[in-house]
Amino acid sequence: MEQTEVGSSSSGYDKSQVIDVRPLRCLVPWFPAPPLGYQTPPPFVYAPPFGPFPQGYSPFYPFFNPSEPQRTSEQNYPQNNQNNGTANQDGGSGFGYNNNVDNGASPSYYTPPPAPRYNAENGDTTRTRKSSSTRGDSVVVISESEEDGYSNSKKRTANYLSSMDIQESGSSQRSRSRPKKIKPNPDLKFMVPANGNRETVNDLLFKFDALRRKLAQIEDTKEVTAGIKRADLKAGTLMFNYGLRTNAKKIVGIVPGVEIGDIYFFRMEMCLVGLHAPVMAGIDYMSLKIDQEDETLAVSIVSSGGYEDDAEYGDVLIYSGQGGAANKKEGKEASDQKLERGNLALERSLRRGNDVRVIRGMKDVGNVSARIYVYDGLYRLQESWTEKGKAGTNVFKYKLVRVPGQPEAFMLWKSIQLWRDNTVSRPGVILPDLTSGTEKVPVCLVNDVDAEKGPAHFTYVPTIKYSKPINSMQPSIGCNCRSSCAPGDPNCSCVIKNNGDLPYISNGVLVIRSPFVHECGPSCLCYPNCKNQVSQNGLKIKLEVFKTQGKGWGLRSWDPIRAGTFVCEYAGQVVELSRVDMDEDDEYIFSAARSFDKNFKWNYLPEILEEEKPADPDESDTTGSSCWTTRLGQDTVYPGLYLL
DNA sequence: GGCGTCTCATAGAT
DNA sequence: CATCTATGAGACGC
Repeated sequence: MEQTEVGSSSSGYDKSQVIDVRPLRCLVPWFPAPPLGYQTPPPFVYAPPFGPFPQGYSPFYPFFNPSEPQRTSEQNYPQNNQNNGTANQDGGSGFGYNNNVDNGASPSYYTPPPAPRYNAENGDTTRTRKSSSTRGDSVVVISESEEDGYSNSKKRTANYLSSMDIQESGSSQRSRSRPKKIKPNPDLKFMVPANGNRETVNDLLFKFDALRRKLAQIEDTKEVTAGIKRADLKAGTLMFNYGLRTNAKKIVGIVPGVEIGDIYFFRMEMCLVGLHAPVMAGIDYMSLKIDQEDETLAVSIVSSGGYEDDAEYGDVLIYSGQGGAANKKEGKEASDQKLERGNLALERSLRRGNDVRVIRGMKDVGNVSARIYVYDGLYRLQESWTEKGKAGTNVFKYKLVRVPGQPEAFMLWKSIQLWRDNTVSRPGVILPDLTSGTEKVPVCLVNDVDAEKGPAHFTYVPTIKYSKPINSMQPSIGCNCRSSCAPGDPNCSCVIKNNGDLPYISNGVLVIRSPFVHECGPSCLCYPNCKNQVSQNGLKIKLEVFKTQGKGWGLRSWDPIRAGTFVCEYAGQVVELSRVDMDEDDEYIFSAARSFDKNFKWNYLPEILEEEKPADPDESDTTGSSCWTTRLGQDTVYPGLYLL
């Protein structure tokens, strides 16, 4: 790389470090909750360009403080009221971690951190919890049979029939010819704490998505075009089979390591971390013994938005029961829903008054056909009824009310939607598009903090500007592909430069970090819609420059940004190090030459796929590009920022 | 405890 | 943008 080394600025903060940039998965604290009564808060991702950062804040942009403080779940809740006197008025046993939580009439809310799921010292595998009620003491026993603190998978050899086995045995049944699965390697063991914590959860989600992208890339390489590719399910299955999961034991209430506001992109992710176990079903429930009786209780629901009442407020949810749907394939017509399974569990939870986790699914507005799921915290059932559905059959309806005192999550996303739709005017907008149309997506300039009208002396440049021409790059020749470049094509020079693969999966997400990403460019003969063109298509996500609270100007985004997403070009005016006036405290000068952090985690679990672990690209190249350098087909090189 | 059957709702393709 | 469909963990029953 010939970019000029600028070095650390005189502010003393070493900006040459690129830290472990992780997917933005949580909207707290990047979306600080609005003060009470403030109707149109600025619900944006908060990412100041440099530290120090306030307690509990950690930006996702690669200019940040390595020692980000770890928030704990407890910090999310006011702990001012432990209200030990009140029992549930419905006579319920007060099941859950809140032995004596009041019935919701009081706005105060307290949830202590969950008790340990096992006792490592004495091997006690059964937890007995006493809870009082108006009817006198009752004992809730949750049977826990984990022998140790780790969840190792039970090997499910039966699931690994070859396609031939299925053909031989499955003629009489409703057989689905499933593709051959990858057999787990019995010698491979991963130790994942059975009771999750923040780090475990984040690590699992990180691994899942890395694996998922790798599997999608492999799937893209296969020549067969038929069939639906579900790399998310495949990645999940693999992780399950290797015991890469946590909180496998169902629990009511808070799931250790999962925080309100956490974002999920796939249902499978919620299974892996124990937030919601069923891959498909919207209601998760558990069976247990209360007072010697078998009881079934709902523990979590996923609200997909399809049935939601339009008039709902953020803390009220009308949820439909499951079952009774028509199924053309199996010739089933719509029928009345039955009070069984999830429906029964919700009914029982209404009686018991236990907390139910709610995950709100919604369309990702900036990304058509994609969905996101936001964990919206704990709700309680308030009432239930049946009504006629569209097909004229009976459908159960459940009204859930959000437990007060929890940080905002779903409502913040709702308010972003209002801003997108322009139904709510925004305060503090200085420029609707500071790029003046240079980018395809407007980049707003806002200040909702004070009266400053914008960062002084700045001109927006969409690309990198060198003070001297650089001619170090070898002239490159474009590929001769006729339509779209195909991975594994030995005749495509662009694919060969990328080690035989396309660096992106079909939705334009980067599969794996690499010092160079070689994209097709103007000298290639392939169509402009070739999948190997992403960063040169410019900004896609919604960004804006905003005034921070006391830390100058920063950048934030409205979008839930998936790992591997191209964010923007790392653009600006290149200044030679010798010409930087060290006495001038210009905090907007950053080093263009960066190194990968040695601890940067990139692990798509090659062992699982029985691959050789790829060589670490930064081992020998400590002065490589900071960000992912994109090389276009025609001698154009520029550094791009990807969220990884 | 083991095995087979059934239930669920997507995520991606068309 | 609507419609189609392959898909897997868990519950449940024997």
